[in-house]
Amino acid sequence: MSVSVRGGDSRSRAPERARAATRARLRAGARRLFAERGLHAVTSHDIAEAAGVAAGTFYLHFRDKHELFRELVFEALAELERRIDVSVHPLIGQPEPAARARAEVLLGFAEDHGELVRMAFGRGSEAASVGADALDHMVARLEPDHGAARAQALVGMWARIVTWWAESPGRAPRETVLQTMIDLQLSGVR
Amino acid sequence: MSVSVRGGDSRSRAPERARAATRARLRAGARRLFAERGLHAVTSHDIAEAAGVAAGTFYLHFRDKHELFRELVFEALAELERRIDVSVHPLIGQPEPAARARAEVLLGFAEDHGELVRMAFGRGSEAASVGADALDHMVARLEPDHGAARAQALVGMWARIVTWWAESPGRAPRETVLQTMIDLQLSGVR
Amino acid sequence: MSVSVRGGDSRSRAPERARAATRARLRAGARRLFAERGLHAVTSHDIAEAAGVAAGTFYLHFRDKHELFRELVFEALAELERRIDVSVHPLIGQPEPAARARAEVLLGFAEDHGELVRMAFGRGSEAASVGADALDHMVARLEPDHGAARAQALVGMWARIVTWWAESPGRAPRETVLQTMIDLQLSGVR
Amino acid sequence: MSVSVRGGDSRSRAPERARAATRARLRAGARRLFAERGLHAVTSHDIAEAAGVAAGTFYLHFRDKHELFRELVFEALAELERRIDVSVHPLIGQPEPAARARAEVLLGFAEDHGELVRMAFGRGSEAASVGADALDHMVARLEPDHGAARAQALVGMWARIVTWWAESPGRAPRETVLQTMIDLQLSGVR
DNA sequence: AATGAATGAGGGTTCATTCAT
DNA sequence: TATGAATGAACCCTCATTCAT
Repeated sequence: MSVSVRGGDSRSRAPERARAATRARLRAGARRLFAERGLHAVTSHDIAEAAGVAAGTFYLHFRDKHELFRELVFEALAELERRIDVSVHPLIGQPEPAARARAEVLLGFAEDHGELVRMAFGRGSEAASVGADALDHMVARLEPDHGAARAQALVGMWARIVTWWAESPGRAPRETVLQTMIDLQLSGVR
Repeated sequence: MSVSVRGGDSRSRAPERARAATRARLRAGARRLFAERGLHAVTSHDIAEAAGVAAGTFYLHFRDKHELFRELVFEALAELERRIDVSVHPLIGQPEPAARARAEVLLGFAEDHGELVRMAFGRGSEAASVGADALDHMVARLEPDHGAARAQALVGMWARIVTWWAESPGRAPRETVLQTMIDLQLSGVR
Repeated sequence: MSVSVRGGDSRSRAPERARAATRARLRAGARRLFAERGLHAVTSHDIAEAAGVAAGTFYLHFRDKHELFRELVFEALAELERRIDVSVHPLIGQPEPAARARAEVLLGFAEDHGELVRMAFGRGSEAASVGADALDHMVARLEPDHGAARAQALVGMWARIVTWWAESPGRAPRETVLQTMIDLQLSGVR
Repeated sequence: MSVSVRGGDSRSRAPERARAATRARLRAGARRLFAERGLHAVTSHDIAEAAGVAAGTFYLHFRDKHELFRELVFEALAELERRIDVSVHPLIGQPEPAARARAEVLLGFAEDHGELVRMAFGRGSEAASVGADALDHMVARLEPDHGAARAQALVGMWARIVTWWAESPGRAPRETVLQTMIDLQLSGVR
C-alpha cells in the first residue's frame, strides 16, 4: 500500500523531463551557433558548451553533429510545409491568390525563422548536402504540377530570395519582394 | 629530352615554364577532386598527389586550399560573364532574344563546365561561402536593371537550374529547360 | 504480485533476496558477454543492459568490471580445484589412474564451462593478467610435487589444450586428446 | 650535365634514411613500452613520446597501435622459426637430439628476446588475439607430425615455459628446464 | 623549384564512474 | 535498492602547414 509522497509516477518523470530539457538546450545552442558560423565551423564541444553541459553529454542525445543539423533543418522544412498546406492548398484553382499566399508564407517563414533559414541555406552553410536534401524535397512536391525544370527553377528562386530576406529584411520594400515572387511564380502560366 | 640550349632567354624561361606546368597540374587535379568530393573532403595532400607532386609543393603555388578553390570558381564566373557580354549584351532592347541568349549561355556553360558548376554549387559543395560570393557578384550586375528582389530571384533560379542541369543533363528536354528559363526571366516585364 | 506479509523476518529478507537476484543477473550477463567479446570489448553499460538493470546499478554490486571478471574466473578455478580434489587426490600413489582422472576432469570442465574457459583464456581475452593469476595459482599447487619447470610446462599445456577443446570440442577424438594429456603428464616420471 | 656536388642520388636517400631512423625509434620505444605495460595500457602518444617525435608522426609510419604490435610479434616469430629451421630440421630422424636442439632454441630465444616474449605472451599482454595468432601459426607447423591435440599441448607448454623463463631466468637451473622440455616433447613417442 | 618527413593543434568519440532523485 | 542523466578525462586520428635538404 506504499503511497509515494510525491504524486503518481513522478519518480520516473523527473529524469525524463531533465533529459528533455538538456536536449532542448543543446538544440537551441546548436541552432544559434550553426546560424552564426555554419555547420563546419561549429564543434560538438561548442554546442555542449553553449548548452552548459559537458562535452560527452552531446553524444547522449545525438549521434553526431550532422544528425542534429539534419534534424533541425527538416523540422523547419516540415513546419514550412505545414504552413503551405494551411494557406496555399485551399486556394487551388485560383492561381493569383495562391501565388500570393505562397509568397506570403515563404517570406513570413523567413521572418519568423531567420536563424534556421540562414543555418540551412545561408552563406558559409557548408551544409549544402542537407540543405539540398531539403530543397530536393520541395522540388519533389512541385514536380507533378510544374514539371522538373520549372520546379527546380521555382525552388532555386525561393531559396535564394528567402535566404536573402532572412539575412537582411528591409533591404527592399516587402511588397516589392512579394510581387516579384508572385510574378515569377505565375510567369508562363498565365 | 630537355637539353639546355643556353641560347636567348631560355635560361630564365625554362624554370618559369616548369613552374607554370606544375601549377596547371595542381589546378586540374583540384578541379576534378573538388567536383567529385567537395571542398571539405579533399585535402591538400590529395591535390598534390593527383598532380603528381610532393605535398609541400602545393604551398609553393597556393596559399591554401580555399584560395585555389576561390580562384577556380571566380575564373569560371569570369568566363561565364565573358560569354554573356558577347552573346547577350548586343541584344539589349530586344527582351525575348536577350532572354533566350542568356538562357542559352547559362545552359551551354553548364554543359561545357559541369565539373566547375558542380564544384561551386553542387550538393555537398560545402563551399557555399565561395559559391555565394560568386552569386552575389552576379546579383550585383543585375541589380541596376532588375532591382534587388528580382535580381536575387533570377540568380537563385539560374544557379539551381544550371546545377541541376550540370548534374544530369537530359533529365528533361533541353528546349523545355530553355523555355522555362526564358519565361521566368521575362515574367513581370512583359 | 509481491504482497508484503510483514511476518517473521520477511521484512529484511525480501530486499536481500532482490539484491541477490540482481547480482546474479549481472554475473550471468557478464559471463556471456565476456565469453563472446572479451573483457576489453565489453562495457559496464553492456553488462547492466544484458542484466536488465540501469547503468548505475552495476556499481552497487561490483567495484568495477575487472573485479567482476576476476571473481568469475577465480570461482571457475575454485570449482576446477574442487573437482580435482574429489577425483584425483584419492588416486595418489597410482600415477596412471591419477593422470587419467586429471585429464578427465580438465576436459570435462572445458565441456561444462566452455564459456568460462573461453572467457579467461581464449583468444582475444585480453585478460591475460587475470587468466595468468589463475594459472599461477595452479602452478603453485603443482610445484611441490613436480618442480617449477615441470609445473609451468604442465599448466601451459593444460591451459592451451583445454581452451582449444572449449572452443571447438570434436576437432579431434576425445580419447586421443585424453591420451595425449596423459602421456605428457606421465612423461619423465615413469 | 649537372653533376651534383654530393654523390649520386644522395638527395633522395637522405630523407629516406631519416624516415627509417624515425620508424626504428618508434619500434624500439613501442617494444619497450609494450613489454612493460602491455598493449592496452600503451597509447600511440606514449610511443611517439618514447621515440622523441610528435604524436602525429606515429601515424606516418603505422596505421595504428595494433599494426605495430602485430608487426613486432610476427617478426619475432619469424626469427624463432628461422632458428628452428637452422638447428632442429637437420636433426630429423634423431628424436632426442632434435628435442634437445628445439628446447635449446626456445630457451635461447627467450634469453635473447625476453622483451618480445613478455610483450607477446606475458601477463597483462592483453594481446591474446595477436599472441594467439602467433601460437596458432606454430601449431599449424606441428600438426602434420604430431596431430592436433599433441600440437596444441606442446605449443601451450612451450609458450608458458618460455614466457616464465623470459620473466625470470634463473628461477630454476637451466639444465632442469631443458630436460623438462625434452622429456615432455619425447613423451608418448618413445 | 621541389621534396617529403615532421609537426601539433584540435576535432570526434567513448566510457568508467558519480550522484541527485 | 535502483535509476539513468550527466560528467570529463583521455584516446584515436587527421591534416594544414612548415622547413631542412
